[in-house]
Amino acid sequence: MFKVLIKEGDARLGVYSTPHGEINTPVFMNVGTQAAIKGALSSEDLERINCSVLLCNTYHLHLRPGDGVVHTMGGLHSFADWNGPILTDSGGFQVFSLAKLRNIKEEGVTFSAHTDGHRVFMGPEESMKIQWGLGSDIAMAFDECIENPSPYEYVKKSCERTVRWLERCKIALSELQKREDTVTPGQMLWGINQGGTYPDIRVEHMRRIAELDLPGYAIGGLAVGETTEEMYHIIENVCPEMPEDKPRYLMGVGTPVNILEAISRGVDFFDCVMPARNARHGHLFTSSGIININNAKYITDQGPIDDECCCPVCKRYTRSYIRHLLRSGEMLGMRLAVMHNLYFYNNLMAEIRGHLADGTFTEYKNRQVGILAQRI
RNA sequence: GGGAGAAUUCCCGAGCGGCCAAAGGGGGCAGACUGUAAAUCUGUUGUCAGUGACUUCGAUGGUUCGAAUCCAUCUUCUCCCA
Repeated sequence: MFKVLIKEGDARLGVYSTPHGEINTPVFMNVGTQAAIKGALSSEDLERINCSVLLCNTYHLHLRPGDGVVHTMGGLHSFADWNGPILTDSGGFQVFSLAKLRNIKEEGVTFSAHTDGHRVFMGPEESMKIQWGLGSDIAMAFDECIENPSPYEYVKKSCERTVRWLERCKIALSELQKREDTVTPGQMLWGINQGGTYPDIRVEHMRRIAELDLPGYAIGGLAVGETTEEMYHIIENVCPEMPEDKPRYLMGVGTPVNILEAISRGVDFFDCVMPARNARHGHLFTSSGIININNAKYITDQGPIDDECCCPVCKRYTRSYIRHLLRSGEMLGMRLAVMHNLYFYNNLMAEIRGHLADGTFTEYKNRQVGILAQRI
């Protein structure tokens, strides 16, 4: 159930109900691929950094520990002791990122597992079975994330297949939900729009999958090789075709500025590995721009990462200390850096919601895009 | 006291007559990262000048067209025997 509360231009303030609570949108989902956020963050930490939705991955959890194990343990919420909403990605992106190890057919995809090289077959039914076993609140459709740029004809064919896969996903999940050992009753399936950088394919594909009347829709296949302008252009073309009363999720995006721009074009949900991965590499987001804490200029910097940040890290530790930890390979360095960056993202979303509520989002966005991308 | 060996660019460590400003690693300096095969990857690391030039391989002297590489002496260090 999704409710748009306020609109400012195309930007939306909303609330989405899931079996594990409501999600205030726009929202950033924190990526914990293997049912854990890299950087040694615990469930308690997630609460401290105001994480509202956790994202886990079908493919990775299927390989380890196995979705059967997670199902036996009562599903992801119980397994990882996280009682908020969880979205599972379908494994479609892994089809793309493990490109060298794959073979795509109508039935599904054969992978060579990155862990030990054994053959894995995954199609719509397999992906649904796994996500059902994991018991996420939102299951993503099994799709093919196409590299940009890709030839027009290939994209077109792939999108036609993605529609057929989506129909199969819908049937498979509704069958699974009838089982008595269902861990998360009310688990929802979201469809994913594809179409590369071709607006006509994108629009046509979006119209086709909208007919399936799913509880949510995502735009996939962006930030995978095209320019930022192309990405915005596609979002502008697709959003008007997405059901007004359903949540819209831009998969895998992005920088704070990307997120602001996408929200102003009508997107509600986001996820991205960037805040966590970049944090591990010393690239930190602040209210006045981006810093690389590894730089020599922070050796004896006594200030917090961000003067205006209220996160548990900024309240307590200096740039000097965090830089030292990171350079020394101390796990604590990564942990603190990741906590800060994710808090920054979650807090950015809260601020955005606040401005949407006040009707000052556009003004806020125009001011922030100039600041957040700069390096300081 | 006698004998053996070693000294290389920030560190460790290759090189043993020209293709050596000198492998490789570490460290340093910087960059990348967008549904996480990512605690990863890339560039750079003698000086000056955009080709090239100049100063380097413990010190000094020598052999040679040419030396980090060969010889002599010295200095320091390590090891073995007393």
